[in-house]
Amino acid sequence: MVTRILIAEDEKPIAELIKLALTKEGYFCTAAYDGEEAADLIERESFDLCLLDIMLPKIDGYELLQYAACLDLPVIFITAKTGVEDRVRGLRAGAEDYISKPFECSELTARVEAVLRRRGSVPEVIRLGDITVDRDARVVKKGGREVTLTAKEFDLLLYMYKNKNRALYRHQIYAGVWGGDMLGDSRTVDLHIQRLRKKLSLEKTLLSVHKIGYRLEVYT
Amino acid sequence: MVTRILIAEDEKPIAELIKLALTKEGYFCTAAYDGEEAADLIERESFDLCLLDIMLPKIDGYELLQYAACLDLPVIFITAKTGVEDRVRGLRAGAEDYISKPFECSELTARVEAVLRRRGSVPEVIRLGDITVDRDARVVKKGGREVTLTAKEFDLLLYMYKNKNRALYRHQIYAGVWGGDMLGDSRTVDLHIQRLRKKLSLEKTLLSVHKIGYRLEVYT
DNA sequence: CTTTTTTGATGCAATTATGATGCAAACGCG
DNA sequence: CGCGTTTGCATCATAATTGCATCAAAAAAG
Repeated sequence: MVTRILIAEDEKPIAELIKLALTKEGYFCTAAYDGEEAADLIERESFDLCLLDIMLPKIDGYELLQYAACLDLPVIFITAKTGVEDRVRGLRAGAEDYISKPFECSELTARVEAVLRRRGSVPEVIRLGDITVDRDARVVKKGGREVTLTAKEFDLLLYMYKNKNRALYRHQIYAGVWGGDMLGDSRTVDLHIQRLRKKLSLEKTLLSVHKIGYRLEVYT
Repeated sequence: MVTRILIAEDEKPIAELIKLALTKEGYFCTAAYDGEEAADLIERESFDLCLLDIMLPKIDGYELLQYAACLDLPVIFITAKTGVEDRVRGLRAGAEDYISKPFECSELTARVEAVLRRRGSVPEVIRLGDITVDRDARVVKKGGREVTLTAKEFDLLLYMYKNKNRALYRHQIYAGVWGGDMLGDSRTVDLHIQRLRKKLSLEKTLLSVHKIGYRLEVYT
């Protein structure tokens, strides 16, 4: 599966810039230059996320947002407006997030990832240095050669990836991977982390955060 | 530091459900099963957000809301009532948002995040001169190079930042970071402050206030 | 100016957290 | 059922943290 993103932005250079940045991250992007075009695309294709400029010709962002909401399509607003009012209005209306121009590409991708993470959708094939993780096939390769992970190890890796660059508490990891509450001071999470580290040589990437838990560090 | 959420809900199963969902998202939750308990907790602990059932035993949601408002604690109302009247009354009274039972966990977490974001109590990265603090990753950098802080040091820094430009009493800091009361004239806070100062060269920023405690001075 | 109180600095020891490893129970599969 | 695999527990080894004790320096009080 691929993650498809619709970019509705009337200023072509900005749209191009966004498209470039997100394509680089492995997303499939389509640009629409006015509201009508955007609505049309939303209807015809199935996107995973939508970046909407609030002020669009023909149909404005708020209207499109309502439309997107019906399809359970998450929306991030892009706008020049920085006022708190607009921000609140956007979020109240149901936008998942909000980013104002001008913005850093890193901020944009971070927000996109955050929204997709919240939504539970991550790219199908994940790359992590010389490691490749195919979610569907549940196959992990390191340097081209397959490494067999157990079910729990795989789930754990995926969970850590979904929450990369975040220090996660043990109980959080446990809840996310095993489900339910972790009782007492079980070392289960630690153990599985260790096994993952060993199998994939992640000593420098899957870091322990003392007294907290672990963090998968991915440089972007 | 952690984001703490108080859940005031008399129906235990619902409270548990909410707690589970939010814990999974990385929040630290405390549940109160009646209004009195909730008021007590609000007073003693410092929460970042409060989920209040409108109909609670002993003290009702509206009253608690007023109390929370004094402490600048944002509130999301939870209720079975779906009438427009209640909704309006809740928002009038100053609730940040409103969610009616039954609800999807995803909706709940989305609203929680939206409120925290709106509040600005969740800037992902804090800047302090040449120091960067990434809350999520629990990583602190000074001049681009990472400085490893211990859990307590990190929490302390965040607490001081949250209360920047305010002289804080030792017992206050202790309560905020360690939780619970500081007994006697422990030098624990002093020690940790010193270590923070040293690690981040905060001699001119993290000032001691004689006979009181400490203050983080941030020029903006 | 001296005394007292408060804060800063430092070494150290107790506690606690994490890593490593062996092993046994539970599980899955033919 | 029987086998290999997976999973999590118990244990020991190592590392990090935290708070205390002590002494030095600074600030306030008398």
